[in-house]
Amino acid sequence: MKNLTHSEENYLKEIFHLNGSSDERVSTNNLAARLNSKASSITDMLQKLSEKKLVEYVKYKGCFLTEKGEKIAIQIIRKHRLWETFLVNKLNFGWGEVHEVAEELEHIDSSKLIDSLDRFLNYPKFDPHGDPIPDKEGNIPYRKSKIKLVDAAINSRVEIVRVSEDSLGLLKYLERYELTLGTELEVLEKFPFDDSVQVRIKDKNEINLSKKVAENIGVRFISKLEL
Amino acid sequence: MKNLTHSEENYLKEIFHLNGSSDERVSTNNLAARLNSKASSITDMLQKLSEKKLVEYVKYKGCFLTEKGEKIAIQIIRKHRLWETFLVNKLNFGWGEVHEVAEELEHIDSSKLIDSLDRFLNYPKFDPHGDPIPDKEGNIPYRKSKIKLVDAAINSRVEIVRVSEDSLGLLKYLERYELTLGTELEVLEKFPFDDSVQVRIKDKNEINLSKKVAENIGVRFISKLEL
DNA sequence: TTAAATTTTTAGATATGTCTAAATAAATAA
DNA sequence: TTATTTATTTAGACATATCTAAAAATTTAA
Repeated sequence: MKNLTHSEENYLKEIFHLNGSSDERVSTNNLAARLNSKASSITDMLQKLSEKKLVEYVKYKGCFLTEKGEKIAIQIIRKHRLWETFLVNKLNFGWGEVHEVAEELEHIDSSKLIDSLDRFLNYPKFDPHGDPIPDKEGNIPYRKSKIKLVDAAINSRVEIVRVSEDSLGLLKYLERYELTLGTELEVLEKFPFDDSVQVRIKDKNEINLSKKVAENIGVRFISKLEL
Repeated sequence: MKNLTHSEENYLKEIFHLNGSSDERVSTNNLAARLNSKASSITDMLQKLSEKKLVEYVKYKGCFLTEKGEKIAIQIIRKHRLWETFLVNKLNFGWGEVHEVAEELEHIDSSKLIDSLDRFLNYPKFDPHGDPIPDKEGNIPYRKSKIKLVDAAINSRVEIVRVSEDSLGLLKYLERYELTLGTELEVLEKFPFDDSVQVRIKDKNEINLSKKVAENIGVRFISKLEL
């Protein structure tokens, strides 16, 4: 792997996130918004990354990662998620406190460090938000049958297996209602007019979750509710 | 504390190390050598740091840290040494492998992180090389009666309490001969023609340590040898 | 105490990553 | 299908941190 700057690494990571598994190119403006930067800056950087064969870039058409670029992006994500796991599991950081620090730690360049950390944490497969941690070879664990809460069937029992990590507001909201990873929910009703979801938190109260919240919670189906 | 660049932080740290407890100013060339940089670059940076009131700098005369600059330098050293302790104690890094990584980790900016790490490590007072770890307030633990091995009295029993960390070669040498922190040595003889020191490693063999090695080992006096 | 050697500073250049403003291409709507 | 809007790129600027080469100050030695 090359020695990249923090900035270059952040671009690769963000392109990876924006592209998802789609085959569409990531647009300049999209990147600019996510990186809190201006379109012109993005263009400059894409040209540089393109020269380094880390992205496939066509003027006015956007970009996607080359195989080489993707490998690097995945390793940065590996580092980010391992550090988040360390912060939460070992240093008792709260859910919402880890992201910013991990954004810095992920750029530390030492494979010995990250592999030792991985071992120290006992080779975790998922980070504290439920996101999969790529292994050393870049394989990303797959959590079967994970869906968004907003898409879960009415009258089903589900378990929270993931929450989006980039919104601090969301994480605070979830902490407030004790909607942590592993929490079981009964999906009681959906309200089409605002796409909100009515759920019962296992053995506790009912609560109405907005579309926005329900979109950012990933769940695993457990069983149908016996009515 | 301000937000400083990695480079600025490295300058402050190095000025702190070079200055020691002396009242002499640190010279431009000295800094250049230690920072693997050119004198002209140093001058530029000193002017900037001087504007920020982090160093007291007089043209052609060198510099020293202001109170503000020293506080920051000490906190960077705190971070460096806590990370080294983490790497050795928790991730099983070897003596010689920690410095480079710690040089990166020390720039991570989060007091929550470093204080949590401190707690996690059980508030260590000394790092794996025997160097004192400043506390949150900047107090530096003092190890009473530490002297250089090269200055230890003949026919005395001493304990290794510190080794310089910046020479990878030295650390490898010490590992080779199992001269670790805590090892007891009997100082048998000194050879004035090359300032080398003849010692016996407790319950083991005798060995001749060169001036250079003996200068970079810190020891604590235990007792006189019964002859 | 003057000349030579050394140290330090200045001036000007380069590379990175960002920005604003203007120009251009692409997409959308009339 | 032309005009307008939106997206993207280019051009030129700035800040950081570094360098080389030349100039200036300081120190050392004759």
